[in-house]
Amino acid sequence: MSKSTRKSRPYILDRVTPLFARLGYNGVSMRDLANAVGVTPAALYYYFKNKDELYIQVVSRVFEKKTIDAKAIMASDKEPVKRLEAFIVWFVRALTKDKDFQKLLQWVMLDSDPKRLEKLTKNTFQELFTAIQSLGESFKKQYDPHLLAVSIIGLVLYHFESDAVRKKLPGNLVRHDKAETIAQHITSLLENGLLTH
Amino acid sequence: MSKSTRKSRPYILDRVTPLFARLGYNGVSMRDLANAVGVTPAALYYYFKNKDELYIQVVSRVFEKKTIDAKAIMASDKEPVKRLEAFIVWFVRALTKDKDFQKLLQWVMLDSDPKRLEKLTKNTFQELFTAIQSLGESFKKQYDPHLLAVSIIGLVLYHFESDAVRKKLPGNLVRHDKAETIAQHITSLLENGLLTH
DNA sequence: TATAATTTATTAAACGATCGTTTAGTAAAA
DNA sequence: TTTTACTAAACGATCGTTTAATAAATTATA
Repeated sequence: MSKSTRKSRPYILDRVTPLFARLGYNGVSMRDLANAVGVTPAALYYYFKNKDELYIQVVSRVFEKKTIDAKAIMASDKEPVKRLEAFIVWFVRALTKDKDFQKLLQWVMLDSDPKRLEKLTKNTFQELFTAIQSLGESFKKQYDPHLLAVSIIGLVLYHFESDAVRKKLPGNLVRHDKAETIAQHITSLLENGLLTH
Repeated sequence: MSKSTRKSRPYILDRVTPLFARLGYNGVSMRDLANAVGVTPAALYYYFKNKDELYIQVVSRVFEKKTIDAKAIMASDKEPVKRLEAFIVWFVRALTKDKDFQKLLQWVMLDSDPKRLEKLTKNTFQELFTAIQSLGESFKKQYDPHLLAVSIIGLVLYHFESDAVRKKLPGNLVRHDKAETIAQHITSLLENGLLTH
């Protein structure tokens, strides 16, 4: 094992991300993470203060990268319906392509450490959520913007959160994993509802 | 500590459930669980083969209790719209009243152990999901029943999954935690959509 | 330009704490 | 007297983290 192949901070984060995404904070050890990087546990402490900081940087990094595009979509001057549709397509695609992103989103919402949750929320959700909320205000007044924002996010996200469970359930088909199919379903349901004809 | 206060299996499950719900399988130790019961770790092994079995019984038990009512609603002979509305009200109320139920639902979907996931899915989701799916078929043909079932569940569930995060975000109000408010919002959105007027 | 000094990146080894689980024993109940 | 329901103690493994040493890269000096 030569020492010549120096590891950079982003390199480490790249290697470590899938493990945190699949198994969560408590599901992986510093030794597991070090193994994935090809390095000794002590080396991780040269770059990061502790496991907590490493985890927070992993999540923040993934989310920052992802939400750049989303924020651009939300800031465009198209009409609200088009912006909503573009957002849904982006969100579904992002979740389809990057399973780490999707899983980390899930883990964050279950985080039981208040301090860590505080940091993660501010670093990640804040901006995007606010944008979705104000988009929601463009539609009918009858819908509370906060509840509407949560509904829209949940409607998209749950198709991916339920992934592992859903595959063991009856009625599951290949097309249910295709980004276009999911996006089209959600858009149609959200715009028209169940009872219009 | 007298040995005279015998602990029954359900008593243990009751005491242990909130810990698993809050912290997840990897977040609690057998010692933590034993402490919550008021017993020695070894005593847990008298009742349960290992940590895995204890966890599976906790989850199965909570889900079985909860879904009895739901299955009754789904099996009634009311018209589909009324059945849907009744289901949403039930689901929102169940999640509001029983945080353990809600959290365990979340943990199950992140479970990375294939065998455990297999058991949990069959024990818990199977029946209810099928019922929702066939309810979905009563509505417009344009919606794929599988996707629709996932959408309905996600629409409800995410209002609770996002709870901890949402509370740190702008626009959050007290009424957003009230079961009636949430149920009414979801029902209206699901039935009418965003664009009808 | 060659070499010495310093800084950077890493390892091997160990720290005490805690993990899931087992064993051997025993008080209480049947 | 046998069975049931536990406890106290220990098992080896693994946990997050620290320490001391050192190879490699960089910078300073000659």
